[in-house]
Amino acid sequence: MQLERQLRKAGFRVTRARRVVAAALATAGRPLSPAEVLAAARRGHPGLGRATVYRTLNLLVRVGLVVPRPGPGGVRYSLASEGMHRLVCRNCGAERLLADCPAGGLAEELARRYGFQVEGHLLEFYGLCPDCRRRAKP
Amino acid sequence: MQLERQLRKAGFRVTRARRVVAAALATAGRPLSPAEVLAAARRGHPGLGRATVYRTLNLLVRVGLVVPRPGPGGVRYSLASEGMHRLVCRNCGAERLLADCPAGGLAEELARRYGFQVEGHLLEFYGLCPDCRRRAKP
DNA sequence: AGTTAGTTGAGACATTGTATCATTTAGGGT
DNA sequence: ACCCTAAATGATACAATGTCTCAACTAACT
Repeated sequence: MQLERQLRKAGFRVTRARRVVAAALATAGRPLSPAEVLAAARRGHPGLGRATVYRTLNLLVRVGLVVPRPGPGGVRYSLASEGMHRLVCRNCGAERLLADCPAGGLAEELARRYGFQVEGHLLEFYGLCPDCRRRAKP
Repeated sequence: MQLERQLRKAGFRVTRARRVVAAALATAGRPLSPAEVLAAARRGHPGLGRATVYRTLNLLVRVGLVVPRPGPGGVRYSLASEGMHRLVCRNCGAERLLADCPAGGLAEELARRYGFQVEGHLLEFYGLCPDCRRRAKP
């Protein structure tokens, strides 16, 4: 399992809380706010604490498994493996996933140039969705 | 001025608070947290209120002038015109700006395909900076 | 199974963001 | 230049969000 490897490699333990938080993000299939993660994760672990969710989300970000994303109404988290290419409406926050991306091949180039170990990327286009566009017309 | 046009076009007023907040972001040259914006903006407008900063940042995002960016320690805001291509370390949050980008030409394609009016984009590569990379070695 | 350091949950606390409302102000009309 | 009005502001109270501490628990090594 991805989660287990990533945690172990970085010297962290694989705990129930961490498994259940990762699972919540995986099954949701969309970015979740910390509060939503807590609610979802409690279905598989009723006693889960709020502080632990925050701690775990931060940890999963550091470990590279999860990516934080801003939006109207606060930050949301999603698995780093899904939906890294999207259109997002700056007005209403609507999102639309893109199939794929023209930036894939740059990883080695960047590693060479900056000594950065690139593991993933996020490509977002900002603008207005069809609805907001129409509404903003006049 | 960019600010004035963008606000007027969307039917909002151009006020002292808005000017001073935008100026704070412009002169900072790096993403600022709301608290930092407040502090910076108060230099040019001592009586500025906290609530107004939040209101203004959200407004400038909706209007497309400012972009929110998550990171260790909360969301930060920067002008949409600067630094939209970067390397960011998932561990310590260090950033490195990139000169330019391979995704520029996609705007029309996306407009055609999805009816989206693309105004800008964000391309971020995630991974480990040289320092964190070394430290994570063992 | 025993040991121990990493992790957790509860709750207090601090910080950050929002709603309300009286007062001020931008900016169009006259 | 001066009104007029709706939009915007600042203060305050409030709600939500995130952090810290610490005793209890547990993953994982032996």
